[in-house]
Amino acid sequence: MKAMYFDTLNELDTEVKILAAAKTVFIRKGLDGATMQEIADEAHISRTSLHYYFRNKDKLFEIIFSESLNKLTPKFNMIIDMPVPLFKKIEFFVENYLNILIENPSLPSLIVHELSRNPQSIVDILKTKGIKLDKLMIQIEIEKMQGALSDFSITQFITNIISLCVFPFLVKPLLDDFLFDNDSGQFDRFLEQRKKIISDMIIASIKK
Amino acid sequence: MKAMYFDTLNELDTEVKILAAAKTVFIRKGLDGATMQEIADEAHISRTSLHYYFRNKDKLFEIIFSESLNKLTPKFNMIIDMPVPLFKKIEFFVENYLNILIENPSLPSLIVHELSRNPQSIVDILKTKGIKLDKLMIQIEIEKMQGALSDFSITQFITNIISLCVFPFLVKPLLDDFLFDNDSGQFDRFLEQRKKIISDMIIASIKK
DNA sequence: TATATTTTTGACAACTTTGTCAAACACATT
DNA sequence: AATGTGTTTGACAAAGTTGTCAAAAATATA
Repeated sequence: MKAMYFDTLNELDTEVKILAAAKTVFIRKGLDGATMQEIADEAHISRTSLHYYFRNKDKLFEIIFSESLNKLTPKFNMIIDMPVPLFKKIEFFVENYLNILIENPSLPSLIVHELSRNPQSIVDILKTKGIKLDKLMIQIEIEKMQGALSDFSITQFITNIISLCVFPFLVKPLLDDFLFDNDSGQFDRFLEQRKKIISDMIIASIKK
Repeated sequence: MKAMYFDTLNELDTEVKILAAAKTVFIRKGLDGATMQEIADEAHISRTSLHYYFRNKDKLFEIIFSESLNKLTPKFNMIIDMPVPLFKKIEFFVENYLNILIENPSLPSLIVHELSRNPQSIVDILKTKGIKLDKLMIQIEIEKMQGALSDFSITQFITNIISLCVFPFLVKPLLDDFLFDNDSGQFDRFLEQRKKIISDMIIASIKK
């Protein structure tokens, strides 16, 4: 059994401390750029201790990555499952998706980076999480037949909505510098504005 | 002076061969993941030769990266400088930008990856290339006053157009698997369709 | 206090990667 | 053929990274 510590406010559980440190470093350097030493330093423990908790770098990365994805997919499915018309669902989705991303702003970079390093691993992980795209497609087909929607391409539609939500997080440093004069508050306000802008654009693009 | 070779069709100039190989490897593995050995293998030369042509890995990367960006910025400025109304300019931009990306489909991944590894380097490089965003903003202000445009946010507008063009390239493996049934031709057709879809969406979002 | 269990660490060996050197090689000119 | 220039290579040393081990330290239990 684990030894019991009298945790002070700074002395978090070591595993948690490691996971936080590793996430920071992996986002900063990518899987290849990060070293176990740097992660250990970031967590203020010895590298040997790090190995004691997580056998090796790949394992550690996989855990962090999978854990991060778990924040996304359940919410996706929850929204898809809601019994509301598509337009309403779009508003919900954009609002919620952006909120998740605001809380995990470096998640997109992590995913995109790993995607170019090892596409199949991401595809596999996502498949086990099982996003119910089919269900969404069926709803769209039904509403199309009912006459509220134009005959748009579902593929383009999905790509559009994700693009508009995610992309700003991928290029935040560029936006900060070229559009926001390096004023950190501006990005947040920009995202708040963006919720309505994205919904409006998407809905306009599929309305009959 | 360089020795003259009787180039056969396969025997390209070594420097060119190296740059192509390095680009391939850097895109596959990122700067950190790539090794000089792997690049040398990809170019079918010895690692020592590789060092002879390009002193070290960082230098090599910088050259490739800068060269890649050079494909983008001149065209951006050319389009900004065209004496046509904004709507027309948008169509031109989307068409041209997507064409450049189609020819350099892994450029976005390279940029985004480097952006999270070392944001300032990208910002600096882009600043030396000098994209004339100001000029575009002025045109928009003028057309707004003339009454053809709604009072939209220029920042959101720029983000939208870039997001919609670039994002699909960043997640191509996901699209291929989840939307295109791993049929490689579908992505290309998808992008052709997309040219008009993006223009239409953007224009609709700023029209009065 | 004595004992058992968990956690942490320093030291080590194996391996990879990098960058340099001097020597070998290929080709062109004389 | 001899010389010179540019190119390629094998061998090397230096540095960094990884993962393991046995021993020490910290903590819990008897």
